[in-house]
Amino acid sequence: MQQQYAATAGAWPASRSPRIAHNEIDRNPLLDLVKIRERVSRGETIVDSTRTDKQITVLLDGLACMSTLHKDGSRQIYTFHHPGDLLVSQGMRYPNSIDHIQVQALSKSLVGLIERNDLEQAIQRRPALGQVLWRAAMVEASILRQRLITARWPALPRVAHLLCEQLTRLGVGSVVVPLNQIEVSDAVGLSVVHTNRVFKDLRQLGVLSQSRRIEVLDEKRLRELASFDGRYLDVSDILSRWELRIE
Amino acid sequence: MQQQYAATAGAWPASRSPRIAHNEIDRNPLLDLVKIRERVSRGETIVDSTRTDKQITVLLDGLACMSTLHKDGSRQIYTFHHPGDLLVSQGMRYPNSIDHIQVQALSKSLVGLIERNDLEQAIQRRPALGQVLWRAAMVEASILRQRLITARWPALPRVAHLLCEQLTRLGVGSVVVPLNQIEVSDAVGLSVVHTNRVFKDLRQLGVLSQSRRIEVLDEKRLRELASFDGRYLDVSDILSRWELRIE
DNA sequence: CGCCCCCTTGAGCCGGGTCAATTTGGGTGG
DNA sequence: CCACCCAAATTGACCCGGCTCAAGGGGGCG
Repeated sequence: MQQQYAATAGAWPASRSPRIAHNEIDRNPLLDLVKIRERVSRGETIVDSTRTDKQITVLLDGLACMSTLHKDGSRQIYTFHHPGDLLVSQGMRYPNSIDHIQVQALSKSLVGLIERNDLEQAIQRRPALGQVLWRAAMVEASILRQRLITARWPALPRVAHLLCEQLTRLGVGSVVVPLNQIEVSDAVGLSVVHTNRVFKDLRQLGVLSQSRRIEVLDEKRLRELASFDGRYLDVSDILSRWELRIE
Repeated sequence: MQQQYAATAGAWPASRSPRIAHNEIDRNPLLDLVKIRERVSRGETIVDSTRTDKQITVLLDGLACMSTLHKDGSRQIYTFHHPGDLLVSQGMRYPNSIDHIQVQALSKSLVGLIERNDLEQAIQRRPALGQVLWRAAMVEASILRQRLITARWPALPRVAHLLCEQLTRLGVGSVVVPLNQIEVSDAVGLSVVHTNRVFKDLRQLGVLSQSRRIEVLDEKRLRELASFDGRYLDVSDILSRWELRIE
């Protein structure tokens, strides 16, 4: 687990804590509410419809994804979750739905559980917390909108864009995207075969290393290929505009 | 405008007001904050980056869509907005972004403006309001996730699904979807030409009328073609689970 | 040291895109 | 009431990116 921490540390630029990096300041009041911590291993389901109505989950360490498993065996990955992210979504509240939405660990992870009542009381005490949750949901929507845009792009820029997004979330200095080609395929909506051909091209362009891992050699070029503008991930200006203060 | 009201009345099942149908009960505290009302005509931009940081907009009547105009002239429609919807999104907060996100009226509409300060104060007074906004953003994310799923489907079920979604939002008894084929194309991500061929097929299947408008004759069949399960639009159970009360 | 994922590559097909006309119906001014 | 206009709807021809099917490789972990 130590290496795991190292791998996911600094998951957000300007982070302060090695584990909970993403917007730690805003989320701190949430972290205070974490009573239970659980370790989960790769592949395990962290959140699904059986759990959500009693507790809210926060990813403390590791990497996870929200996904749907379709009856035909295919998997749709909506978003990847990094430390600090709330793993809650109204979309997973429908146990009878054919498409089963869940959050799944992609590496060894550590999650924190928050009691629903505690959260409600916290919001009563600190109304700004409600705004923080609102904002977090808006960021999620923002990411989804961006994915809708890239969904229409050709395969190469589409994959490149996802890699840029993940590099940004992993934080400055990160070079290896800890995903495999299957996960990338399920996120961008390409077949594994075609995704593989895209990786081949990216390697020939000198953007990725020849290694089996996804290792970015030329981030600048990657951003150009993806027309990447990371501002949709950035919430700091919202923070300042709304002058949110917790306490 | 009177006919306009009639056309969009009852925009949500179990509505109580002819104009503000969608979740009127939850949003009432928001509506109290509306100081200014404005009429906008079809095609006009309601919200873009020049406006959002001072005011929050609510759609009181009519039909609107959130969209991005790409430099190549194409338009991506993310969601359609019905009366009662908040027309705010962090995604439109980036004036320098190449892709310009905006909310655009698709018919004559009436919007209400809420001062940012008034909203902040209201949240201070009634913390549950923050949760309502959170929930609204989660519903938006839910709609976007669903659109990501259908984005991988073949053209016919994809279009059918959008029509089902809009029928649901328009409310029981609605039969005409007040969109044209261009708007549908931009929402589902198909070319106008191919969208037109899908409509041709839907007519031959007896699902749509021969009329130029989008008039649904066989909603049951349409739902089957789309594998439609409207629960992702339904927030009522969230309401009850969280026992939200405004005042 | 062997097994199971995962990665890789080739061949052939097809849904949907693009380009280019043409039609249609509603709105408008004379 | 009619001729005209224009956005939207329609249709045909052709092309291609990405999918499917199928068959190897390779390396990390038990």
